[in-house]
Amino acid sequence: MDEQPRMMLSHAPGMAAHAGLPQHVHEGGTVVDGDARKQELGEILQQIMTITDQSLDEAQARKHGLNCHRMKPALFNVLCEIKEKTVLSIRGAQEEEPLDPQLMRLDNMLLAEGVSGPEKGGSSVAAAAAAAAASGGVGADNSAEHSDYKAKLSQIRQIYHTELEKYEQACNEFTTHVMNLLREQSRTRPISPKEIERMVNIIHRKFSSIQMQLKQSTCEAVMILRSRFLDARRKRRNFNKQATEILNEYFYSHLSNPYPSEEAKEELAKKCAITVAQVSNWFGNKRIRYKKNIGKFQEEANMYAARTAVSAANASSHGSQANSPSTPNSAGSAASFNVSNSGDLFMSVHALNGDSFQGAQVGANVQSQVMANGGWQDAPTPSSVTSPTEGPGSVHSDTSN
DNA sequence: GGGGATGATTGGTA
DNA sequence: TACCAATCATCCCC
Repeated sequence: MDEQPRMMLSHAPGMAAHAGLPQHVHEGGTVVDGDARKQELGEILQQIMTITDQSLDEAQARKHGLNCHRMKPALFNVLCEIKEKTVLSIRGAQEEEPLDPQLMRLDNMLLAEGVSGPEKGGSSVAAAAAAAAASGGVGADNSAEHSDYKAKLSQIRQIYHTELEKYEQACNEFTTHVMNLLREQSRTRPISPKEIERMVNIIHRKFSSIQMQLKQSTCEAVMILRSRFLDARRKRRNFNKQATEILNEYFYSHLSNPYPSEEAKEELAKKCAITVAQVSNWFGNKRIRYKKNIGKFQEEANMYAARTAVSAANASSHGSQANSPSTPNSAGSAASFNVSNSGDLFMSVHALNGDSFQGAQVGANVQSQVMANGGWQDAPTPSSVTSPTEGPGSVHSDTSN
């Protein structure tokens, strides 16, 4: 232990070249003087080494003694030099770090959600509106939901900024405190400005990791909020009556082949103010549920068949001007699908031409038609179904009288 | 609140 | 990739 300070001194690079200490050694002239000085330096280093073992008062007194020592500036400069050459050169290379991609993602997301950056009308709110509209929801209570969403988002934004401000303040305070401490310590131990700067960077990194946690939890909160407000499944809305009528009308007027083409789906979607995917869902559900329980849908089928028939009759009685395709719509319905060449119309015409219109009779036809089609088993792919004339329904078309 | 209705989702199939 | 079948989650009427 006693040897350590001496070893440090003797091995210290640049010691001999230093302006302060070597002069003392050389000026001394004799070996005895040199030994005495070495011993003196050893004692000083020894005191420095053991200063932490002493009580605060003792240490303060010793510190004062060391500060006033005539060898102190020379020793201090040498230690600075050694430290500069060894420690900082090793660590210097590790300081530059690339931007954290995770942090960048979080920042982008917070910006996109309108949590960070300038406050805006809310693209998310617009997205919520679009999603709600797409899910077939009527606009009546959408505005209430949006304002609720907006309020909650603004709450998250407020909390985020408050916490961020707190973190920044704490970071600045802590940095200032550490810098002051290091500046004060730099009077008694070698601390270069570069080292202080490095320490500040370390503190900033630590605080930015806390900030990242804040950003992460804010993102999570926004995600939860979004899913709660925008999850179509949670916020399922029944289609409005008119939309259901339009869809049913198409379904029953194309009962032999209820597979609307992409164009028909788009048209239906437009008319019903829903998405094409919702139209597909609806037809998928309808086909399955109809097939599973035809009896249950009999009445409905009859009703729509009758409507179609009435529309067809009206169209023909108004003079089949230029043999224009009829539009078998229900009165008041917005649907205007061209089914004049649809084989499904057979049942309507059949019903009309019969002496007495019997719903059950039409229903029976509907059922037999589906059954004849093997429950749509042989239905062509939807994309190829543009005209159901070739469908099984057309087989019955000449049986109308 | 219960239960049927209904829109959406998911996994499998051709 | 569209469709089917089963299932889920919600709506809505009683």
